[in-house]
Amino acid sequence: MDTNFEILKGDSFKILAQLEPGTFDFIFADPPYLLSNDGLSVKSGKQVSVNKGDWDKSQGFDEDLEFHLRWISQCKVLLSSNGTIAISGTRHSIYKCGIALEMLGFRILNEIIWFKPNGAPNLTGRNFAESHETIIWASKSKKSKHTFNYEAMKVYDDSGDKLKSEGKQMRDVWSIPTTPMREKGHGKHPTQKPLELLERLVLACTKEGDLVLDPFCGSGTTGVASVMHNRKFVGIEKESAYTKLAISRIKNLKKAK
Amino acid sequence: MDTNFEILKGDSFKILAQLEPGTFDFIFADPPYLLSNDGLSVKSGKQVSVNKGDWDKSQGFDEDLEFHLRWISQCKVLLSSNGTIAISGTRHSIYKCGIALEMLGFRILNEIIWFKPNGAPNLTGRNFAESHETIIWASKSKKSKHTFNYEAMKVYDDSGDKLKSEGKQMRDVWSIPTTPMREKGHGKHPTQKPLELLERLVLACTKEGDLVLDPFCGSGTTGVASVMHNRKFVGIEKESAYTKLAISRIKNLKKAK
DNA sequence: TATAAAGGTGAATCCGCAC
DNA sequence: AGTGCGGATTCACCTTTAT
Repeated sequence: MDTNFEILKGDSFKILAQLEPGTFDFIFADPPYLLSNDGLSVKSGKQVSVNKGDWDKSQGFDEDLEFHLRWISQCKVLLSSNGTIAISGTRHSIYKCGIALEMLGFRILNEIIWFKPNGAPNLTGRNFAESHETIIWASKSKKSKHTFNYEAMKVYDDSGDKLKSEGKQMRDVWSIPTTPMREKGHGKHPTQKPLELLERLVLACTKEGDLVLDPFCGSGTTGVASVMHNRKFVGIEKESAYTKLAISRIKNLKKAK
Repeated sequence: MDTNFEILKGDSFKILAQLEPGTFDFIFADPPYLLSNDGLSVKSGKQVSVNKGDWDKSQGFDEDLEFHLRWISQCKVLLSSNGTIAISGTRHSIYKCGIALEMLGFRILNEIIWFKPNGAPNLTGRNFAESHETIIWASKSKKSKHTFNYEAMKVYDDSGDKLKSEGKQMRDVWSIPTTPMREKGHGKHPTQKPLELLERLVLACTKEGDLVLDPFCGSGTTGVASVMHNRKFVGIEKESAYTKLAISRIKNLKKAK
């Protein structure tokens, strides 16, 4: 890498297959939720079938699981021996990702809950207001010695919502507001994560100089957090509107320094 | 039922098979986590195999999924057409339960996070302190009209931890302290849930007079919450120490009234 | 009698050390 | 190299002592 970041435009599966195995220290991924079978076609090179016998067929279940097994297995190849991966999602996708991690031999280190104290209200009144997302953090294998910056995490204080007090251990439930709309300029990604969330993950799970990958990088928040804290970054994104946005966000950051 | 509750001692699979189909309005279950393959043998009557091809085999994965598919499918038969089920667990079990619900055609209504503000500390300093459990709430089918007591839920106030303010919508992240040791007498269940948690679930998901089932009822907290709020209850538990405890907890409650 | 401060206990996992 | 033991770790809660 010439610079300390690279945004690659194109299909995640194809680009993941071209990257250098064993070189990434940390991967953050917010994969598509694959809701409502929206025309996304997945043709896996690997054979993974789930024989559900006479159980009801849930439309698209096999294809979704196959999709997650495929990109996660590619990520496993790219991770260094002590590397870790963090996958974010909601109930629509996260169980399949969790299962895929188990099937692929990862060791789950934590299930982190991102609680959104300013989450959108529920308009139907038929259930509870959805106010969180889940992040599964896992190491490549049971034997690996993963990075965890324990002391760095103690400085965080979620006192705004009293989830913990400063100076104590960091818990696995984080209260972080969603990025307000007014800060989201034209073209920002619909599922953009707050910068603070990614900063926390990067600071917890990586060392300075480490190489970070985001295979579905969107508007590049993972890259911003990584470069901001002197980690190197590779992002993959197929929409050119987002690759441009990601590049400019990270470049502006570098200029500001 | 002569009284408004019944505790059945024995094997959950066998007893579930004997109960009257379509009669339960709400099921709460905290199934075993099946950790470390501790000799629990599961022989499913249904054929469910997961062909993992050349993926790594995670010891016990198939058996665990089969176990959850089996008891959940039995529960589906027992649910009334508009009934719902709530399944609690940690990352060790909850992904398989979520997958099983999807495979069996349930409609997931919410993923509720029980945040434990007083959760046990992490002693290793190698990851974040685990401070939550997950509860998946699902209806029997996409078409069913489930019960949700929207207004009743607005009275709750998590202000002790500022997760919400009284009078607003109830979110899907609940801050409820674990039951302190001093309130757990001899013989109490190791994974006993706080009464407040079960009360909230029962009040949200059932009407007065409804019939509630807990297939792994332990020390009977689900029964206490149900009877306390004029719901009928059936619990299943194989350990006689816990069946006795559950009966006495619910009887004492009735005496007090 | 209440409230406050101080001290002791327990939980699960990883590490190093001895063999 | 594999096994096995003991120590270290953190926080909430319980008990004891002090004001």
